[in-house]
Amino acid sequence: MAAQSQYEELARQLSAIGAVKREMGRILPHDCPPASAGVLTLLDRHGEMRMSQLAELLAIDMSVTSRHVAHVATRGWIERKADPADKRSRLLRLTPSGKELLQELSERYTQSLARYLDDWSDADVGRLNELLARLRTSFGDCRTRAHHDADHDSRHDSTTRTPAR
Amino acid sequence: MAAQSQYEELARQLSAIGAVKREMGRILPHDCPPASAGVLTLLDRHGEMRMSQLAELLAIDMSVTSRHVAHVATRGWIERKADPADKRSRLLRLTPSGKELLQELSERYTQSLARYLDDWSDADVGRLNELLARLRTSFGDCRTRAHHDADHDSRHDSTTRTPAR
DNA sequence: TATTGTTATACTCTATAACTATA
DNA sequence: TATAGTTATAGAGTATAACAATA
Repeated sequence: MAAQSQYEELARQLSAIGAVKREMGRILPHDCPPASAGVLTLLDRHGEMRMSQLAELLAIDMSVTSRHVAHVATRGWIERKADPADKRSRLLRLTPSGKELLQELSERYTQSLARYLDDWSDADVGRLNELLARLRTSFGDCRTRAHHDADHDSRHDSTTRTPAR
Repeated sequence: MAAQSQYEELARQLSAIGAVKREMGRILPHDCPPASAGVLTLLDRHGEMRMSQLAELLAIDMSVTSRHVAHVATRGWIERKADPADKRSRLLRLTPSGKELLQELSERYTQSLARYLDDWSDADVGRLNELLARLRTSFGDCRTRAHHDADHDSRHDSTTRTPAR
């Protein structure tokens, strides 16, 4: 357990870190917004997967995921093929063109960060990465829990009232 | 200098940390979006200030700052009075009502974080806070620099061409 | 002429709800 | 009846540009 002032400070830091995210986003190509880069990175790290798995990894709603995926698919960076085991499902996979783009993005990120963080040691960056990963883990299942809470209302369907049409 | 893989990982962590920010935002009252909380927190920490100073601290454009400030002013959480030294300027200050709200926000943040981070030591949270603060500092003057770059065009004004209207 | 702040417009990201198609 | 994914709509956040008032 940490002191209250530490928690307040963390809330402030989290609220302010958006500026860094925005600055990093500015180095991306014009037709590749940050959300697209996130989709490509996850598909590269975890390999072929379904929409629902990707939404889980992105920690955003599947409706939003669907639009991001459509964006990168339109540009030929990923492939969507039907899942033979479940025709409702679509399997997502990076294309060679998508891998090329990722290579380009990696170079841009690295160049930009190397400039901003030139006085950071490898260990410092590593510690920050570890703590951020741990922070995400600590918040990890909050989305899942929220969904279960919202499901309470499904009991309404068991009544005999006329559907709203 | 850190290794390239560390930079790629940091880019990934920053892109994913938004989920934590969103989760924290959900605990706020309905008429107090995260941006409003940010405004109030900074006015509490730094005291009375002008719009332009607040925009600098928020690291967002003054046009955006103006809208956030209007939101909290409408609700009586801050006061805007004319600057006697410069009538273009407006001085911003927390009201007692705003301080009350901040107290409420602090309790909500603390309660929520204490639950999510119950296995974090005080030292862990402190280290994360330090590294995030340092990260923001390392990116610190990027906005300022960008503005100066954009100012190149002001040289046009020294020519004798007819104004665009 | 330059600066402070406001407003109008557009774009990105997200959530909720309604919908289609499969299971 | 439930689940996978899509689309429509709404809301929050930000940036750029045009504008008003003052310096």
